[in-house]
Amino acid sequence: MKKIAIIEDDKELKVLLEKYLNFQNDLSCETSVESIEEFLSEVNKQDKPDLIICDIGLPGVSGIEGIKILKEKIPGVEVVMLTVDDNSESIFKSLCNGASGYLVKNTSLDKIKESIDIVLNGGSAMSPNIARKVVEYFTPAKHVESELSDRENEIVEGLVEGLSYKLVAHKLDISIDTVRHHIKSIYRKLNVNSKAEVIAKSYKGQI
Amino acid sequence: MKKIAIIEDDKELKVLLEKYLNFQNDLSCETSVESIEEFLSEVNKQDKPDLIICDIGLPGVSGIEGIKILKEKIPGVEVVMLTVDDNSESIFKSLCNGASGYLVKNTSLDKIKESIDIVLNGGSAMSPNIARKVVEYFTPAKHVESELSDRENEIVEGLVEGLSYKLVAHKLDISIDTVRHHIKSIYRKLNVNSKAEVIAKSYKGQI
DNA sequence: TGCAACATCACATATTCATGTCGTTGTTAA
DNA sequence: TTAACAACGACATGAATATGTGATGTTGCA
Repeated sequence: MKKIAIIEDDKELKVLLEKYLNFQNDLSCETSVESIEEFLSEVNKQDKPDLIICDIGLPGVSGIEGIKILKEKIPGVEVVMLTVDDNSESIFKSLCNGASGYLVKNTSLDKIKESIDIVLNGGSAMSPNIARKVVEYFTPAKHVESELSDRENEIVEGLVEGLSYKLVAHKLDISIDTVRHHIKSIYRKLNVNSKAEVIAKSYKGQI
Repeated sequence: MKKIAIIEDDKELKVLLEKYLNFQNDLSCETSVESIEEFLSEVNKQDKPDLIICDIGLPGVSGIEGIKILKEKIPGVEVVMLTVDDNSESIFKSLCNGASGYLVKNTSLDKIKESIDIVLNGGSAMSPNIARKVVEYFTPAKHVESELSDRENEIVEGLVEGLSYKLVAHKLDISIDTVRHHIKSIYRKLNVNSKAEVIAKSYKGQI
């Protein structure tokens, strides 16, 4: 029997979820509150939950900030966001803070149950459109369609590895002056003027 | 009616999947081949598929490399990986190359169908343990107590922003020589010897 | 066929960076 | 109360970087 806690300021949803979860024969939900603050004042009175379902748009401390606090207070607890907020910033901040799941609020009750099971078994669960945004995080470059030539991209690769002009030249077996030449073109195209900016852009997926 | 193609060298699975998909009344599968190369020679003979289910461990061109080729050949096509390979490198390379889904091979047929529907509707689908690895990508193991001092970390921040020593000095309101001094310590502690490497390390979450 | 884009190399100059050695404070832990 | 360390600063030198001008050869496309 796993213990679930709910932090959700929409009272109707909170009660519905609580009842639904307690109806499951492998889950129990004793803690059901409306804010991070309330949760923290309640949490010592009873058993620590195994998993917390948490809204983002909460009064006081937001759900995103809350993740860090919750996981610090209860090491090893899993946190699944349940929210209407599907903008990329909220998604990524939640994941960075340690959320193991991210569901949008129109998710059906049995999909929520399925997601809870998945997360309790060491997996992660996301609503399809959330997963899409996460997946697309890995392919942002395609949008701008790197305007750099193949050779220029090879040069950038070298820079990103932290190589000096000389080493890039050696690696590509060209002269250092040619490296310089390409870098001038790269800087112009990317509108930057230092190695540092190129590396930053690259790591941010902007190349 | 959406068209699905299968690239899978396990003949048994290939045939099973093909039959199962053709059994669905909203899907059809006419293209079912055993390698990227074979797919490319077949693809012009019939209608372009809307979605391709692709293995990774293929003879010849690997599935990971294949994604780029497929998407170039058929702009807008969705690619879902179906593989036994669940190591992080394969996952991230696939996503970087443009895969919209990543399923492990023990996924049930109806879960595969569900994933196809999700992807065709603009979402993304991943097996739970794959999703976990993707989610964990965003929470790199807490940097083991950054051995850098607070001030040194501020300097690093400046470098990562692409600032010159002069600008870092101005920003922190200290002399450029002091910036130099700190950077010497930083390089020693991080065991590097250029701005580029510091920035790279920072972006890789190694600071 | 000729232009545009790419890749190659050279020379020059000013700035920035990497690194060393040498100091002064102030705080902290043995 | 030393010792260790953090933060601050100065001076100096050689290497690397940023940027400009200019030239030659290839390739793809209109």
